[in-house]
Amino acid sequence: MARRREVPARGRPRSEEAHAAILGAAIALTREVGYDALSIEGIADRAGVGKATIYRRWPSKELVIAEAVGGMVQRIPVPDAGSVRGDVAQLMRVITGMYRDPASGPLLSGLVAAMARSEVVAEAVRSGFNGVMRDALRQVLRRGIARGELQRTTDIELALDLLAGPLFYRYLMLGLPVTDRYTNAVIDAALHAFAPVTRKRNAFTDR
Amino acid sequence: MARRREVPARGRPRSEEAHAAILGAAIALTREVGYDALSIEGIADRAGVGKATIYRRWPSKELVIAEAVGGMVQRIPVPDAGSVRGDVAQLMRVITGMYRDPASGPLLSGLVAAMARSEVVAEAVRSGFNGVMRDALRQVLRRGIARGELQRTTDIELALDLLAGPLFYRYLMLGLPVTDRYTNAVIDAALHAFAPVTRKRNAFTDR
Amino acid sequence: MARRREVPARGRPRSEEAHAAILGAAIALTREVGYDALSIEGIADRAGVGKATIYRRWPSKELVIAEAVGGMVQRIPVPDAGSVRGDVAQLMRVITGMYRDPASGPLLSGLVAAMARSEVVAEAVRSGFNGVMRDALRQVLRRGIARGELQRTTDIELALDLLAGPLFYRYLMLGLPVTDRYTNAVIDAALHAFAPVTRKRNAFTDR
Amino acid sequence: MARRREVPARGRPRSEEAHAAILGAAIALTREVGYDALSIEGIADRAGVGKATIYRRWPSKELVIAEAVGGMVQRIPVPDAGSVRGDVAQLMRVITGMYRDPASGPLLSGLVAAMARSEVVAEAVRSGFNGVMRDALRQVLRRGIARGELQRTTDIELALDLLAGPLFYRYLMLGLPVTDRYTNAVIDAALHAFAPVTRKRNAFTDR
DNA sequence: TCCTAAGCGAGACGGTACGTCCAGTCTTCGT
DNA sequence: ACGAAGACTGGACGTACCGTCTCGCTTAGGA
Repeated sequence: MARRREVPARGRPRSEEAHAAILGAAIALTREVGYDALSIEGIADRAGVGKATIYRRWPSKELVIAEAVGGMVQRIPVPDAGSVRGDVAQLMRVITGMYRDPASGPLLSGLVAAMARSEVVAEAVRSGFNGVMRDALRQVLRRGIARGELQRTTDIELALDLLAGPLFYRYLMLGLPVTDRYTNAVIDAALHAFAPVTRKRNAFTDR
Repeated sequence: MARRREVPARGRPRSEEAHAAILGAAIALTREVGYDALSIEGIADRAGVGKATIYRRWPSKELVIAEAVGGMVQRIPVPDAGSVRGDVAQLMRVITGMYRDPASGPLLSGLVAAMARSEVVAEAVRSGFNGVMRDALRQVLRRGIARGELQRTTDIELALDLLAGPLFYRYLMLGLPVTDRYTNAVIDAALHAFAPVTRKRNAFTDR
Repeated sequence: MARRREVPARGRPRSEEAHAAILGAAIALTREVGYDALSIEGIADRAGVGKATIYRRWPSKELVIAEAVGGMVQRIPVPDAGSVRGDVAQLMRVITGMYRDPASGPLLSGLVAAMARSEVVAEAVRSGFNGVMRDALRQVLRRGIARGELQRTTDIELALDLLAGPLFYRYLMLGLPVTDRYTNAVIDAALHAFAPVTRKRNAFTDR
Repeated sequence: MARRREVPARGRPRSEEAHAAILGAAIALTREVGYDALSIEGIADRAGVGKATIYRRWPSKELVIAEAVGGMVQRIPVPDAGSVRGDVAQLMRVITGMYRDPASGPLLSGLVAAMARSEVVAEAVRSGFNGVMRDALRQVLRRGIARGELQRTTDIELALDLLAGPLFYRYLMLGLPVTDRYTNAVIDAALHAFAPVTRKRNAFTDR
């Protein structure tokens, strides 16, 4: 709070307007021409801003987008309706929505490429939407374990990967739509994998 | 069916040497400078080839890489050692190796971005390594169902996604290494999800 | 004359058709796109001929054009109507016509550039249209001297330059049309310069 | 009239250094490799300048050269030593020098070709060296007429062509050196053509 | 009637330069 | 001191031709 104005603040302060205009232009252009045809030059022109003004704030195009997209992540209220299945499904619907939204889905492939290039971008994305969702799902799974709906030995991180991985893979590699029906099938399979042993103890010994 | 030579083939034929040199240079440069610093100009120089010779064969940098990487895909002998678990594990070790190989793993993020841009690239990649592995795994799973090791109602495509998705997601999104231990955990969870349940006690006699 | 057929001439003879097609295409393309946008590739395409067929015959684009244009030079009958003025005027009208003809005038600037680059081209052009006209004018001037219409000391080569130079300069440097009226004025001035001294002996002593 | 700074001039101003370096490199390279082997790429490299910096200033290679050469044109002091012959000779020596100078003569053929292609280049060249010389000669001739050294009816433009044309033609078409001796012969002939004739015996009193 | 040699259209080859675009930096003036 | 404007060097883009080099195919004369 005391950060600003500790120093008497000389010169013209940074324009909030410019900041917002840049993020807006970045989002708009990404939608229009795609992540790869996006250029700092283009964003600057569209935002009515000098290129240097962008470079002053972000070291790379990827971080501009990372912030622009990050601004879209709302706080996710962690559901607690009594059953893992229901709570997980509620959170997964948010993820499904992200894949379906033309404003966020198509950004994903570019972000993945940017993450591979830059650890800074990678961290931004990992702790952004991805981290928020994982945190929420983690809590829900933990409650499930506590309630006995999942095995006590459940590897939670693995479970998160089994929930999130197939959607991510289907979208980016297979190029197929991520529907609610598909997401539900993934949830069923993933939770089944960690369901308490007793219920199907003899699955193998039966052989 | 006589695919080649339907047309009499006029003019000087394309050089096999140049073709190979280009793919080789592409692989080498990708290892050295990374996918993003890769340029057609650089590949041409390294291969000792004119730029036009590259453009004559491939419409985009991505397709050059797609073919170069695709050339690495060997025919996968579909294992048949009597158990789903063993056969799946054998195939998954190949995938794990791909993520670990510095010649192929780091290409992935770029290819994903390229796929999003170009349907041609997308198809090339999908039917390349990815398709080959899915085909092999599909056969193995089918045999597992036939043997009663998996439920008769198993959604094979979903199972494939549960096997492949977590690795893909872990590598690209989480930026974590894909170890054999992790892969085995994924295999166990995924197969467990589709293992015959106790309620259907007599998995074989029920048939 | 014995030049050809000293060696028995083996293999397929060169095609007269191709030869003519090339020259024709060269002329046509020069008219359409201009001398500078002219390319061997373009000529070959237009003539329906392989590039090598052109290179087999001419070492450079300039020589193709030189031959194509040279083929347009007819034998000039040297006029002899009794007066230098009349005979010179008749020949100069041919030159004027060359500047006016859209098939030859616009070639000139390109040929001038080509001459500067290649002595072979230079010789071809100098001994072509230019040489033919100079030869004819030379004879006419010589007869004029013999008849006493021009000074006995007349430097004929200089006189030829005074006749040809202004037109060449006006066309290429000033970019102005070379009209008959202009040509006549040049003829008058040039011949006046070499008219017998007696008629104006006192021009300076009169002062 | 205040040509510059009508508009407040925003952004970084163009570098005078770069400008000069480009023109210098153009001249140097022309001398070294010739007009035809000259390339924008080469000039940029030599000048230590980006290609765009050249394209920002000139639309074509020819105009670069035109300006570089034009920069060599000094103001010509119009001589006034009392006689047309002397004044004309003094100016013509400058022209002769231009043809002889290895830095300007060999450029001529390329400029002529460039003029034919581009009216912009044509105007630049015409109003450059050529225009300056013609203006000076025009004044000298006018004074000669006023003094009675030339006929009152002299067509000055024609006279200029008779002076300049033969040298231009001899250099470009005949490929012969333009010597002082030759130039003097041209001057004599051209002035002789417009010298007052004996028939108008009293050139002055007749006025 | 074959054989040898050269010419043919076609088009790929290694190169060079084109003119454009953008990256990331720098320099000016105005706020 | 910041902002916009825009010039700066640098380098890759994809295209067009250069002049050369295979291809498979005529088209001739001589064996």
